[in-house]
Amino acid sequence: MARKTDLLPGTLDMLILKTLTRGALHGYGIAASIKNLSEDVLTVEEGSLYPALQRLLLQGWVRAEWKITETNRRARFYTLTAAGRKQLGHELSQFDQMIAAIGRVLQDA
Amino acid sequence: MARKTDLLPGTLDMLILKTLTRGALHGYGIAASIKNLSEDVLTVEEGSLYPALQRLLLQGWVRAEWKITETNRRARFYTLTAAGRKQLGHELSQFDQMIAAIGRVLQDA
DNA sequence: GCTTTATCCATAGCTTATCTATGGATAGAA
DNA sequence: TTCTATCCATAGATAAGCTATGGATAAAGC
Repeated sequence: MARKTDLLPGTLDMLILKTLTRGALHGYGIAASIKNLSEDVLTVEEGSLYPALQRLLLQGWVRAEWKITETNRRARFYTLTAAGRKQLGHELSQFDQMIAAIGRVLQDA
Repeated sequence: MARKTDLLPGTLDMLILKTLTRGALHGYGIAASIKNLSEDVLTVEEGSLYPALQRLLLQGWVRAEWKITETNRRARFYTLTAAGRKQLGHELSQFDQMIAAIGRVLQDA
């Protein structure tokens, strides 16, 4: 399909949750953090990010509050909840399991 | 989202192509091979598999011919084409890059 | 001979994740 | 004052994968 994707589908929620373990951040900051840590390999488009944050809010995995940034702007800061931390654990272990399984299929034999 | 997925989305074509590097196989055999090699972690549903094979055929990455199996059944055997082998290379390197990038985001710091 | 199970193909319709394309607003730099 | 970077958000399109079906046959078990 020559899929043109900026992310591995299915990993965005996990990446956001993980990013928030480093402290509360607003949307723009989350995207920037993922982009930087991934060394520009992963790009989170805003049209993916904000719907994802809505999902996470609805699930109760993050909490949001409006604050003022260091750059003097209004922004919604997202914080990981206890449930979110637990969810992250689940997603991480499932991801590891999948990657390991894919690795077994991909290895020569 | 508590996504219920049997695969990491975006990896199915790659898994199929890789499976065919081990020799021609029919659909059922491809699914069985992936399931076995992954130790039952990855399950390819038929509703995912056959549309995927159609995509691969359309792209010219696999070729198909009807044959008789060792168990005496008619089945479509799929073979990797040269273009398919090339495509597999692309997908593998992109996948590796993505996994490495995700790893950087997921690691503690 | 009959039933069951495993093997094999395939499609229609649904769901959902992600992307593209917009639109809007403001702070600070140039 | 113009431009760029920072910030929010949604609508609509695309496409991948799943669920649910439907059909057919070989072989084994009874």
